[in-house]
Order: sequence, then structure tokens, then C-alpha cells
Amino acid sequence: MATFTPHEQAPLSPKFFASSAPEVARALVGQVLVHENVEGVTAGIIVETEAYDANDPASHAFVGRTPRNAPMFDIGGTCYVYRSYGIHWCVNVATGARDYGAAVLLRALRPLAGLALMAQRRRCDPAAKLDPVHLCSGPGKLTQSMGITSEHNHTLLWEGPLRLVQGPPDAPPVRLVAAPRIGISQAKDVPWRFCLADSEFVSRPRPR
DNA sequence: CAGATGATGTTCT
DNA sequence: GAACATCATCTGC
Repeated sequence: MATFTPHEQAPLSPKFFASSAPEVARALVGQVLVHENVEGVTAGIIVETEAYDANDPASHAFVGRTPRNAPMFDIGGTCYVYRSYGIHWCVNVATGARDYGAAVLLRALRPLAGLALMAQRRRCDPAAKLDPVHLCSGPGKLTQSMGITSEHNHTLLWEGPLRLVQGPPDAPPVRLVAAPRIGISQAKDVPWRFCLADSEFVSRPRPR
């Protein structure tokens, strides 16, 4: 790539999101999340995801449709944003057919564009945290850096200000590691956390 | 490095 | 009230 301008790339098509949550979760690693608003453009390569299925005790959708998890039951490619521990936003991508409640949690990005804006949104110590490793290495951090809030809930990720686009065409082959998911109390052993192997941008604990 | 803890809003019992 | 798909900051190795 001579120059890879994230906000000019073609978005992923609806078909991309039509398969199961674990399949989409794997396929999303290496793709790019873009957000443009009045503050500017931010973007990052997805390096870590987690899948949450309808028949999955750890999933918000396990209990059936509720006001909160309704976007998980919309068409694959719908954005599901919820508040986590009262403080952070977490962003998900619905997968599969309408009325099937499944989604992929975006857990970490390698920052690509708008790093200064990300640092500003994170309100870090001016000195310390220009280190890109700390900008998007966790689901709460990446929504803060990217400026993602509940206003993006229920939008479609192939159009609008928050989009998923194809990653750089000449990116090196993506090596994936599957591991148990983080921070859950149910179905702890299901290996539906997918990380780019050896990436310093994934959240902790780093899988091997 | 691991482990504990407080901050905080929303959902569900 | 309790639980929660988290994070920053603290303690003690």
C-alpha cells in the first residue's frame, strides 16, 4: 500500500456479517474500524475479538430479546453498544440473520489514524500516554479513543460515521490465537476470544 | 509480575 | 440489592 486511507476504503458488505458469531469474530481480525465526526477521523486494525452466541450462557442474548440487547437480534452488521460497569462503553457487531441474537465484541485495535485525537479523548497524561499501545488495548479503551457512544447503538456498520472497512490489502498473513473469553463468569472455557498472534496491541492477559 | 479495590450506570431479581 | 463482556491505581512479591 502506498497510502492506506481508512475512511476511503470500501465498507465490508452485509454478507460478511451473515455467518455465525465465531466465524465473523475470526474474520474481523485484520479488518479496520473507522469513525469520522467533527473532531476528525480515527481508525484502527482489529487485533482482538470475542464471539457471543444465542445459545451461550455468557451472552447478553442468552435470556432472549430485551430493550438493551435488541440490536443483537437485528441484521448482521448492526452495531450494539452497551454500558459496562457503569463507566465504559463496549461496541459489538451483530451477526447472522435478523431475529438471531448473536454478536462479536471488539476488544482491541492497533491504532492506524488519528492517534493524537485518540490520546486527547483518553485524556491521558500528556507525557506518558502517547504510547499507542495504551490507546485501544481493551473494549472500554477503544470506544473512548474512537469516540464511540450509545449514539452509535443500532446503526449499520457498512454506512454512517462508524464503519467497518477492509484492512490493508498487503497486510501480512493474519495468524490467529483462540483462547477463553475475558471477564465472564459463565462458559469460561469456550475458546471464543480471537487475537492476532504476538500483537502488542491486544488486551491483557495476552494469550499464547 | 499477580492480586485487590473503588468508581460508576443499567439491567434484572 | 446484586451482578456486570472494565479500567486505573494501588499493594506486595
